[in-house]
Amino acid sequence: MNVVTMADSTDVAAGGPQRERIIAAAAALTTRSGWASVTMSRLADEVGVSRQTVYNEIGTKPALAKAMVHDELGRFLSVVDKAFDEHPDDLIAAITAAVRGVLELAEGNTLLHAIVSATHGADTELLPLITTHAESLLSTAKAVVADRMRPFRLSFTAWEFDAAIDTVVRVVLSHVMQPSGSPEETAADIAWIARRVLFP
Amino acid sequence: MNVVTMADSTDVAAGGPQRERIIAAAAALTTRSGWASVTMSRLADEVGVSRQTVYNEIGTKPALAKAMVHDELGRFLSVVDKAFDEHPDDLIAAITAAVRGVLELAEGNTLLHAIVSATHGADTELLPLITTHAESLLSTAKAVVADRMRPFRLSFTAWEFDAAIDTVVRVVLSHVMQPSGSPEETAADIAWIARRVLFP
DNA sequence: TCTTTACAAAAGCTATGGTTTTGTCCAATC
DNA sequence: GATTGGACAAAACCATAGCTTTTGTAAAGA
Repeated sequence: MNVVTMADSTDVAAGGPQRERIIAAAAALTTRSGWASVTMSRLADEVGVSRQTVYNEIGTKPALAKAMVHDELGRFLSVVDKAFDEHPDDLIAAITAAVRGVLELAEGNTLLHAIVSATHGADTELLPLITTHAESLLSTAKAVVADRMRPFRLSFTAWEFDAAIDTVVRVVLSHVMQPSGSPEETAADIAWIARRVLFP
Repeated sequence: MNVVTMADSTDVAAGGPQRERIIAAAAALTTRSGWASVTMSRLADEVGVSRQTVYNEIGTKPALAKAMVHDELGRFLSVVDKAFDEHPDDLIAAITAAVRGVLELAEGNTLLHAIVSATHGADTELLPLITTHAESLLSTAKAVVADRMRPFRLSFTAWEFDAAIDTVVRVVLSHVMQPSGSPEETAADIAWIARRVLFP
């Protein structure tokens, strides 16, 4: 069991196996026709389940929004996990791969693009969840990165460790929403910073 | 002449002396009753000027939004300038002071809060300008920081220099929108990172 | 230079009524 | 035990129409 599903299992609304399918359908609907057009009925139809089940599994519509974002975040954190799995004894290589993977995923992520490029009305309701009210997103991501970096037994104080992780997570998130170069370039930039910070 | 007004003077829509007062009034109106309630007439009345002058000085309403954000950014960059002026031969001290000043200004900035906490309709039109479509904001800020760091004659390649500045600007912006600690704490965290990166 | 006035097109508001959606409850069912 | 379908009130949304405001541009005047 990887760290992402572990994070899921600690959620209050862990829910049954339907939950994932519902969230996936919500994401598909959102990318196809916008968040405003996602209704609980349409969602239930899409999944082939009753509307009540959607409410049982997910809850309210704001909760659906959170669940969608959290689920998508899980996909990004899986990439991070994989990168760390593939470089178990080279932290900088792991970070480089993780950042590149995350930014590549962001490039092709249709849900992310639907959220970021929404400009009108209710479609923009998702944007704050990944920008101005992203504390849960940040803390989840930071927890995952911290868990993967801890085994490297860096000689840092707790707050130095936290500061480094907070920074890398925020910078990557910033590039996810607003890339300035190719994933490779940005990953190299961030990896250079990381090397300087972690191995001075 | 400081670097902020220099940046203004290079703008296409530099405009006359009225411009500043109009933008200030727009910011006041926005914080008082929301961006949706800002009309060109109300704005003209507030400043005691004709509506046409507003159009001459500013242009369209999206341009007004950009001008407001850019103007507010200028206030933040003034703080950065001041911090660097006050620590002409201690880069880390300058960075610490700059970050702390920027985050303190953010804490008390009513316009920023109005933008960030807007959730309904037209009031949210300003949010993308500082989150998902902030490329001009980012490049302006990066230019200022680069100009102030250059005199320290760090021995970096051009892209190392750019990467460091890109990172610090993005991280600070992230904390402006979504603080996780006090300005002092965050400034200390970022300054620690900066020291590691700049003086390994 | 700034203001006034004028103008068309677009967007917004008011009010109405009808429809959809939300969120919850519960009995029935597989 | 989970899922369903029906029922329900409250809220949100939609369409229509007419009216008002706002936008953005233009030209003439102080």
